[in-house]
Amino acid sequence: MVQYITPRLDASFAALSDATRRGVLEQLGRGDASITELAEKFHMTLTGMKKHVGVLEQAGLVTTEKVGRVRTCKLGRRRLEEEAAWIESYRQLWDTRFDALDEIVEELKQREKVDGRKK
Amino acid sequence: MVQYITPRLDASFAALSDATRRGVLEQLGRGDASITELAEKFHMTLTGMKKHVGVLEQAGLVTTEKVGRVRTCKLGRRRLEEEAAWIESYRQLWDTRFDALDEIVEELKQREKVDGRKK
DNA sequence: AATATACTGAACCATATGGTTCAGTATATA
DNA sequence: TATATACTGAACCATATGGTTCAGTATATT
Repeated sequence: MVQYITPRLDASFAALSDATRRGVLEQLGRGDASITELAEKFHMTLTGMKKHVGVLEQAGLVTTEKVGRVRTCKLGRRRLEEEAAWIESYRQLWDTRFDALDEIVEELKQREKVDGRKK
Repeated sequence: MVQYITPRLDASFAALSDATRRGVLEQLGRGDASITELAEKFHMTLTGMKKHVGVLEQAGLVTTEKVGRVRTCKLGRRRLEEEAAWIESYRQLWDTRFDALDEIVEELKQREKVDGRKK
């Protein structure tokens, strides 16, 4: 069984729970951007955007580098592997669980049919 | 392009950002459970667990039904499809982005080699 | 040298989160 | 009928979140 690093999943799922931050990730996927550029694109103050970038950086999803007076943001090395894996394993659990339930439902339907005939 | 329902992703990613709640989902994958059972398993007050279950329910990941004095919690109908899809599309973006970068790095390496020879 | 740009940090604000306790209500059990 | 069980809701608490403004600092540009 895969071992998940809990605080990491906490941080990355929390980072992904905000639409602005998901938008920033998508944006950075199309090219690096400065804080100013991101702030404008998402109609927010510089300070506000800096905080969002900070959250993404903490989660390892973004890296930044300051050159001159401009801080450039890029996608980080993390590719959401662990997050994808967690969700995938949950989906398998879900499938198993509901396949099992479906069998029971089928059985109940069968029984109902039989009971119907008896009446 | 797939359309994501933003408040839904917000709610489900937020729900997944807590280790206790992820644990509850895994637990319910192995079988239904009452609030009391979950509270005990996760060393928490009934009230505390009820709140977590409420968050999962809001996100559509869990459903509950009260029979007599016991409220039974089950996995909800949502299978994290949208969440998986968002992450998958992000991973594709990431791959494209970094494959492109790798090419540039390769090119720079080549150029360096040539420059080296020239000296 | 003066001005404009890009960010940074502190402080503030309202609301949310993750937990608790305590005082109920409703339902089983003896 | 009395008691135990299972939950519920309100209130409280500390801390986090998502945003702002305002007052800087550092770097470019003119």
